[in-house]
Amino acid sequence: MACDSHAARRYNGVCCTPTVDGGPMKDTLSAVNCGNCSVRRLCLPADLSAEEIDRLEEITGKRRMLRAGETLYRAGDPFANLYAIRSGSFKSTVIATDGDTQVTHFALPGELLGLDAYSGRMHSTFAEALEDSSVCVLPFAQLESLAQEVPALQHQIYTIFSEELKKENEALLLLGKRSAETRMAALLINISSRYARRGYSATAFVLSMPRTDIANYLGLTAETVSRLLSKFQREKLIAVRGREVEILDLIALSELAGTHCSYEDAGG
Amino acid sequence: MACDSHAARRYNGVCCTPTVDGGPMKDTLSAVNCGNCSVRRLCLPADLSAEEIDRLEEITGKRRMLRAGETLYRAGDPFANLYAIRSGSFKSTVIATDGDTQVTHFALPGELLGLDAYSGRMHSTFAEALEDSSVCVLPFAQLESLAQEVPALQHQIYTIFSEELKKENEALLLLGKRSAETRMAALLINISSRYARRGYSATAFVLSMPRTDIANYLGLTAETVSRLLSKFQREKLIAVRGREVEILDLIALSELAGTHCSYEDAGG
DNA sequence: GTGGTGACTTGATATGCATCAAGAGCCCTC
DNA sequence: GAGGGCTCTTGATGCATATCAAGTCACCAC
Repeated sequence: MACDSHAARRYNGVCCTPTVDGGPMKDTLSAVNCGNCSVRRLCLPADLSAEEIDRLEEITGKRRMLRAGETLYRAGDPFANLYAIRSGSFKSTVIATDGDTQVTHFALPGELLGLDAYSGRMHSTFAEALEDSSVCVLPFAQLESLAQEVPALQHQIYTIFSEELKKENEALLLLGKRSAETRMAALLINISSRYARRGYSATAFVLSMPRTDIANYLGLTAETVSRLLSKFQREKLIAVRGREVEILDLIALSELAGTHCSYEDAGG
Repeated sequence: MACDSHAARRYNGVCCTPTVDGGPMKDTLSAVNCGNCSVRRLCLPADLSAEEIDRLEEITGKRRMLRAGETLYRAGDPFANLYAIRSGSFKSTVIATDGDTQVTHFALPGELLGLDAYSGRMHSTFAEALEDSSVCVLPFAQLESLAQEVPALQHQIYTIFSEELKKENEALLLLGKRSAETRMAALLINISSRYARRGYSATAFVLSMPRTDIANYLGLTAETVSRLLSKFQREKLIAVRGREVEILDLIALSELAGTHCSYEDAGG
C-alpha cells in the first residue's frame, strides 16, 4: 500500500517489487537474457544448464513491450509464437459465437501465453495486457526443434502444459461449486500466493484488472464483486482502496476460500 | 434407441456402434495393437508412420479393463502412466480441501487421461470408469524418451495437451457465463459431436453417467438437470428415456447451446 | 413374484446473485 | 480548477436455480 497508485497500475513490475527489468518501454528489440530475468525459475529456463539456456536465448529473438490495453494476439491469429511474460500482467479471454466473452486466466510474469494455439495452428483466445508489460517472443517451431535435442527443455514444456491443465481444473472447481464469497476469497488468495512466489508481498498488492474483469472471471457481476470486497473489508479480512488490496487476515481468508493456497504456485 | 439398455449402460463400446474391441473383459494383459484400434486417429498414433506406430506399441505394455465404477487413479497416486481410453468412458473429478468434488471432464475413447499429473509426479484428479471400459497403459517415462526420438510423436503429445487446454477454456466459458438451459444443451451437443466423430450416431446415444454427475459437471443440481431434460422433451428437441437420449432437432438444440459444435471434436 | 434400494422426476418454497438505478470518487483534458 | 467520462459503490427489486420433500420407476436379490 506504500506504492504510488498510478505507477502501480501502469507497471506492476516497478511497484512493490524487486526490479524485474532495467526499465520499461525502451528495449523493444533487445536480445532476451534469461540469466538475469527474475522469473527464470518459473519459466522455460527452469532446470536448464547454463549451456542449454544459451541455446534457448539464441532462438528467442526479441522482446515485445505492450501498453496497458494492447492486445498480444487475437482468436483467429495464426500461431507462430509462444510468449513468456517478463513483466506486467495479461488477461486471456475466449469469445463465444454469440459474442459473449469469458476471462479464463490472469497471467503473471514467468507464465507462457499461447499454449492452446498449438493444435490447429491458430489462436483460440485473446491475450490483452492489463498494464504496461513486456514479453519474450518464442518462435514455436524453433522451440520445438530445440526441445527435440534438449530433454530438459522438453520436460519443462510438458511441465508447463501440465501445470496449466491443473490450474484450469482448479478454476472449474471454483466456478462449478462455489459461492460468490468463496470465489472472491479464492481469487485473492490465488493472486497473493502468486505474487509471493515472484518475490512480491503476499499481503499488499495492486490488482491490475478492473472489477468487471474480476467479475467476468469469477462468473459474477461487477456489483457483486464490489459488494464482496466491501464485506471483506467490514469483516476486517482485507483493506481495499480502489485496486489496492491489503490482506489483513490471510488465514481467515484462506479458510473462506476453502484452499490452502498450495495448489497454485507455479504461476497461473 | 434401438439398443439393449442394459448392455448399453455397461459397455458403450458394444452398443450403437461399430465394434471397437473383440470383446470385453478377457484380454487384460494382451499386447496393445494400435493398428486395428478404431480410435487411433484420435489418439497418440495419429500422423505416425507404420514404423513409428510399431515403436509406440513396444512401449505400451498392456491394456487394463475396468468395471463400471472402478477407479483408474486417485488424487495423490504417484504418476507413472498415461492412459489412452480404448472403449467405454470415464469421469475426471477434482476434490477440494473441504471434500467437495467437481466433475471436470467426461472422457471418451481416443482420449488420454492423466496429463495433468506430469508436473509434480502425482495425480491431482480422480478418474473413474462410468461403464465397463478398457484403457491402454502408457508408461510415461518411456513415452517421453520415444518422443525425444520421434518428432511426430512429440508433435502429437503437444497437440493433445493443447487440445485439452482449449477444451477447458470452453468449459470455463460454459460455467462462467451461461444459463442452466444453455449448459445442458451444450453438453448434449458436445456429447453428440464426440460420438459422431467416433463413428457412433450423433442423434441417438446412451448417457453413461448419472444425472448427479451431469449436474455436478454443469454446476447445477440433479433436479435442475432432470427438469431441463423434461423441458427439452416437451419442446420436441429431444426424446429421453432414462439415460437414452435421442436428439430430434439438432439445429435448434445447437442454437440453444450457442455453439456450432465445431470447437470440440478431438475428444473431450 | 416380492421387497428393497438407488436413480430419477416433479412440485412447493427459499435464497443468492443478477438486474436496474442512482450516486460517488477518480483521472484526464482543456 | 472545472467539466466529462470511467470505474466503482451502494441500495431496491426480481428471478433463476437451489433446496426440501414426496413420489415413481427400474433394477437386483432372494
